[in-house]
Amino acid sequence: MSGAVDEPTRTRGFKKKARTRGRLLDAAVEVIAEVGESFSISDVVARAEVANGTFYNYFVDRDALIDAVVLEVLSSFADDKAQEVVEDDPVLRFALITASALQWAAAAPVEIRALLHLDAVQRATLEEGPLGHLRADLAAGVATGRFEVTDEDAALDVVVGALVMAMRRIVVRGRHGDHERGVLVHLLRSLGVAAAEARAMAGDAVDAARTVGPAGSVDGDSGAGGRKVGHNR
Amino acid sequence: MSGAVDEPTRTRGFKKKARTRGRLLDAAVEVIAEVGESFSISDVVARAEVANGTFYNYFVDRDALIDAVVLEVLSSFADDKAQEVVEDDPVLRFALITASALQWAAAAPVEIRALLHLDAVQRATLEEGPLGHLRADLAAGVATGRFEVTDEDAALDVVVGALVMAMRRIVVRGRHGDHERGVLVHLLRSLGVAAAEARAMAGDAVDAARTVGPAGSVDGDSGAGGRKVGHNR
DNA sequence: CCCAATATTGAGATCAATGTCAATATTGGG
DNA sequence: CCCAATATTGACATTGATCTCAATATTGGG
Repeated sequence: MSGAVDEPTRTRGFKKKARTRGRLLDAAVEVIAEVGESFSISDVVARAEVANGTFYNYFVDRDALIDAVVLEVLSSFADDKAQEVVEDDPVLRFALITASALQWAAAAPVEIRALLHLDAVQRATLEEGPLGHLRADLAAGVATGRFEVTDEDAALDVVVGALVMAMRRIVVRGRHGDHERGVLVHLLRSLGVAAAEARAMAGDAVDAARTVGPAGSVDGDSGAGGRKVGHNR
Repeated sequence: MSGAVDEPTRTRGFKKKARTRGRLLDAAVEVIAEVGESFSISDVVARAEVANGTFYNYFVDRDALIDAVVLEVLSSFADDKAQEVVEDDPVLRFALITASALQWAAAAPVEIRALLHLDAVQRATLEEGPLGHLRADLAAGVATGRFEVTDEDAALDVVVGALVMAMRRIVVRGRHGDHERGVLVHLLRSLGVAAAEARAMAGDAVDAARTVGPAGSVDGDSGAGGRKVGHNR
């Protein structure tokens, strides 16, 4: 009733609170990336250097933490990347987003490793989540006749599956030169783009995605609301 | 010293022993398919209707069980399918094996669901295991000029990733009519096969794989040594 | 600086799962 | 049918993880 605007603060120790939550999330991402879904809360609090009980100030239980990790990592991509691709041609959009996703894997391997370990991702959020735009771009490309697709689900399986597998490879072996370009070429061709055009477009998209910068370094942050994955105001 | 031939028997209760091991493996597959990697041994022995201690007559620990499950399920495919595809044209071989893999998912959804939950699969056995033949066929297809591939790893990522994702879809939503054919068309085109040829070959391969029979029913067993996934002498 | 609001701490209660083992039941060769 | 070899049982010791809570430390507005 009384409070004027909706300030980001409200409680007393909100600053420390945010920091601690961030430390827990970061620690969780690292631990999950290392030991997989069978991680223990003890591991996380140890890595975050907080006491056992502190955990429960932030997450009601283990599952809540997992959900938060998934949300945090996925939105770090969705916010930073997919939104800021402003390109009219849906085919080019498709290529750009795909290339961005692959470079995201190279830039944030720990986060990706964590995601790949999490069943929750596979279950829910792959098609609808950050790569959800892909479905729209795919449909748009089909509408303009640039893509040749009969079964949209099948095409999406190929695209998303290939992306996930490629990201896995990028993350476990380090990234191999122009692996991204190779994957992209195959994907474009699977959608009916001619060989020469696919090669050219893949090269362009990978270069363009690289200049946009895959949230590479620690504190880029420009203007908007592009939250880093880490946290940390 | 004395024993003549190497009979399959050796110990007294070998028959019951095999049965019990089979029950445990089957139960494990089902439980893992349902609850994922965080399953408990208690769940498994309960489902298998054996006592707690019996488990440790067959597997030294939880990890040994997981390894056994992966081995059992993967070899049930490798033995039954990939081996018996006797086709000279590598491109057709590729199409046949791919189609078989997709129909395997429709025929053995519980086993596949279990595999998809298991990190061990992702880690080790996808490229080298049952789909390992794919790499050879892919290379052969490139050698004959039928496939057009610059980066073999990239091509494999697309193929294997698409297969995994398609199998997941087949298993979670039921199988959708000719989803297999759609995926296969896209895969062939991603490898440089022309649209018309890809469509024709995909249709043929799916039909052929269907007649070979995806180990569909419970006790088909013809001749060879095609072991069912289940177990059970 | 003071102190109330808030966050952190870590000891421990509770719970569940793993793995062991001596006792018991079953198997099948003679 | 008998009995030694073998498999099964289930109670239990052990371990380790989750979550609680009363006590303590920290924060920042006035």
